[in-house]
Amino acid sequence: MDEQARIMQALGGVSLAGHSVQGGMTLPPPHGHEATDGDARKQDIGDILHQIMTITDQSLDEAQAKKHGLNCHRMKPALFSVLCEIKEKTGLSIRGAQEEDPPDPQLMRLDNMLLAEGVSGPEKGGGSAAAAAAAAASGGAADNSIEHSDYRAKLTQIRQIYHTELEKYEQACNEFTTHVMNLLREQSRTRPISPKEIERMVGIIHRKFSSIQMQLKQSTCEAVMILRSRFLDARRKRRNFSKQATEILNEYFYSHLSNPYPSEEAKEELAKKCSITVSQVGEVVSNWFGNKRIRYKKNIGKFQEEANLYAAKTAVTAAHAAAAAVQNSQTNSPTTPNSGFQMKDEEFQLDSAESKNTLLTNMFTGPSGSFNLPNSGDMFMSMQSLNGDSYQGAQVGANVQSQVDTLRHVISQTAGYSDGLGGNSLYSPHGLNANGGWQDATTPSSVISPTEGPGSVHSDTSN
DNA sequence: CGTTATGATTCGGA
DNA sequence: TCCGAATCATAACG
Repeated sequence: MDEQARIMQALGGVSLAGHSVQGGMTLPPPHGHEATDGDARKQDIGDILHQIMTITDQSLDEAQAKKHGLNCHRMKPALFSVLCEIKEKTGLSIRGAQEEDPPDPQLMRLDNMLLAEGVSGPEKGGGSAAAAAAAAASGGAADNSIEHSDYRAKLTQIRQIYHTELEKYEQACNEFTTHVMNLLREQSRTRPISPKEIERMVGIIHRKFSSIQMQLKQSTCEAVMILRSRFLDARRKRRNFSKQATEILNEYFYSHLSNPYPSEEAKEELAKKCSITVSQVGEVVSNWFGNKRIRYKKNIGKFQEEANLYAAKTAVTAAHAAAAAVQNSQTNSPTTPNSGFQMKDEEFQLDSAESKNTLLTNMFTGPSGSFNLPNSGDMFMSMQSLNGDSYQGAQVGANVQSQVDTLRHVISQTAGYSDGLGGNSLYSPHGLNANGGWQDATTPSSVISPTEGPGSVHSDTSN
């Protein structure tokens, strides 16, 4: 027993006296009675006591040094890893199963919808630029296109907001995650933090942020739905076509009166000409032709004037084209019924005798063969077999037949020219056969039923 | 405000 | 699936 031990024993002895009036803690009396053992215990306790008693006297530096010592202890990593393991086990058992996140169906729905609406996913058609271009191109000719581009522009706006917000959230999320990870790594030196724990923390952060993102997606979806419903409402509402569009459609209708069923391509062409840019342009054109056909058929008298107008217009166009094509045409048949021919419609009045002659020459005697008419689609004339009396028997194709319709309109309207159908100077409905169907392209035009006409009109406004 | 014109929708048939 | 027919809905008009 060395000197130190003796001192300690002395110290212990003092304390153990129990009745000492000195301050300090009193310890319960030890059970052991053997002298040697009891002495050792007393020594330990005394040591601890000493430390405790003096801890407040230690300087900060000293404490730091001790902490550092502890941190540098060679067993520290092992200890921490064990502690981490324990934490992991207890932590997992506490948190339970709800940790696992299956793909949220709601989120999936939102994602799908955003994708379908073109908000998320690849940029379609150049976004605002395209919308602006569409708006500029339409030039106010068609309300439909304006509405459409308006819709597009608004959708683009929503899309942009959505993307910037999403980006912002993602950035914030990343920043926050790295910050927290750094913090945890820092702390992992002084307290046991397993990589898994960090991972979990990151997961929690991501979940929090994704819930915010979900809110963003939800409100974006709502905005799109509102926009969409408004747009659809607007589309459902009746918007009259522009005058120009109606004119183009009418022109086509009356110049194809014998077969007013535009092909898919023709519909597209017409839609383009009419500046109809909404989706399903074909449907719009089809609607127009459907309505036109039924209404024309129901009340031909009502459309007579219109028919004449467009017929004359088309004929003049055709005649001009024809005149251009056969500038040096000759053959002025004496049988040509051109005396007193006068275009009544001021708009398309032919002001010179020469043009009149040219027109009639081309109409009834014509150059042999056919010529293509520019700007008239599939329209061409092939009327070498025609004359004023016997055109009915001519076996001509649909295009030619339609041209015949057109010309007959002009003739009957403008010159009171009798075409041999009982002296009826008024335009009779062509293209319709006695059964009310449209004349087939391959069948020659038949005599119109006398019961069908302006007198036997049905009203479309029966409702 | 009633009527008309007209684009859209619905429905049955081929 | 397209068409005709009926009907609806609403813009335009007087």
